[in-house]
Amino acid sequence: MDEFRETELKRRISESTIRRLSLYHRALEIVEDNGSETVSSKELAKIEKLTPAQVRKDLSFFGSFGTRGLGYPVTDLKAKIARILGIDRVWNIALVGVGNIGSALVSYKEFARQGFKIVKLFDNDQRKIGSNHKGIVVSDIKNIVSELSGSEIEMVVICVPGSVAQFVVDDIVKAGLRAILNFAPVNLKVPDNVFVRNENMAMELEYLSYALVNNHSKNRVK
Amino acid sequence: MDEFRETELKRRISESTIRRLSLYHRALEIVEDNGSETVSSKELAKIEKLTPAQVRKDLSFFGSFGTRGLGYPVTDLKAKIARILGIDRVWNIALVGVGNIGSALVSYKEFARQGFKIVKLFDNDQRKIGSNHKGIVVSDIKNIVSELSGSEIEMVVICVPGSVAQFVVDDIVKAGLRAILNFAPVNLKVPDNVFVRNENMAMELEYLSYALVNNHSKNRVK
DNA sequence: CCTATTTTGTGAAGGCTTTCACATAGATGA
DNA sequence: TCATCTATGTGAAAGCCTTCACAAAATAGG
Repeated sequence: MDEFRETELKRRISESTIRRLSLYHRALEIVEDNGSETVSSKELAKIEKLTPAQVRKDLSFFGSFGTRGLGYPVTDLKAKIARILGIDRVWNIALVGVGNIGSALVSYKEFARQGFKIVKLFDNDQRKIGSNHKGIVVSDIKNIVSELSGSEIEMVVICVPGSVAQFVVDDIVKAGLRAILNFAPVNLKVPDNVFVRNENMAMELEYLSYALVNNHSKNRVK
Repeated sequence: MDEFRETELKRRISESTIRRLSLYHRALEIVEDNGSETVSSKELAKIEKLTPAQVRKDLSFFGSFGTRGLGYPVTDLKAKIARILGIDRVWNIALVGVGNIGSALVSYKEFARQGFKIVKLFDNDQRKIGSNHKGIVVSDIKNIVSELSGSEIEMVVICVPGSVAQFVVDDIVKAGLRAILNFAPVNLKVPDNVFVRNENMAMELEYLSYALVNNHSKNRVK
């Protein structure tokens, strides 16, 4: 059986823990490039500015991966975290809205490097439909439900204006997809079994604005 | 005096509360467009999928803005939140790294709409230096310290590869700037009085990957 | 083989955030 | 003016997450 999969029986793992797993994975790539075979929770913590206890506690939710007195085996732990996160495979992704941000993401190497493959593009603009971006021909958004239904695509990135984002999402849900990365600045309504992550870049600048104006002295890198 | 500014004397306001203020501000724009003069915590909560108690508690950290039995005055509350966040003014911003993501952000309307104005561009690529993006001529990154020192620019957006991001940040700190929005997938080391926010788009896809693979049934929109 | 050292894994404590629940105060209508 | 209704503001409770602190396990060196 699969010892790392959460089941309904186990305690739900917090969102923060999962986000930190991504950080550990990234830190392990650095350590691996340095040629180390093992790494301690202290070293991992230092790279991502966290605490060693936090690292050990997070990992302990999924099993015992380390050796006392020695640390964690770098390559092995990296593979195990990849497995937990589900990034030990390729995910096929559709992107809707080939504007500024959308077309930048088509060429974004960090996605490709992690196995996130944008394989289909949609837009509603007749001038864009049929055009080619990095080898992908832009499809008419009218056909999105039929083109996504039963396809090999499991995630969608939304880069359309806020005013139409909900309509696009409704179609994605209709097509049976369950994972959405949303760049539109609106709160999307979806059924409980569909996952949405919001990327709100203006919000991050607003936080910086608040920090400067209120003159905080303690730096907080999320 | 300024009743909304946090001081060292008052309890530190949590990061989550500040991020939700951004959401309330956005929700108030919607309500304002609908023509309502007042809005209840219940309505605001519904728009952003939060709880009414959360909305009231967050606002209460900064004062009493509502009227019992009636709700909050829309335009007034929006202005007060803008004041708290420091977005009742224009922020001049420099952007470093005019690649895919960088040049997309130069044209990103959501920034401009919120008063975040990108006024200077830097790159290290000779082919890009001197070129024009939306009326801004790209400067040589070699001159970043002198060009930012004492300028009207107070925030920097970093869109360079992870391998050089730390060098860029060191220069920004040297120039005396204290607010950085970082798109590079590395943890940046900065002094305690400098604020960094990380925008890690691959991490959000990794979270979706985890959610799909582990078959969670409860949707969580951050 | 034994001692000193290192570092994990983890209950328990502490701290922070959210939710609850209700007194309070203003609005509304007769 | 009075009764009823609505929705805020907020202590207290509950819940969640992080940090502490230490036993346990393995290494390293003699």
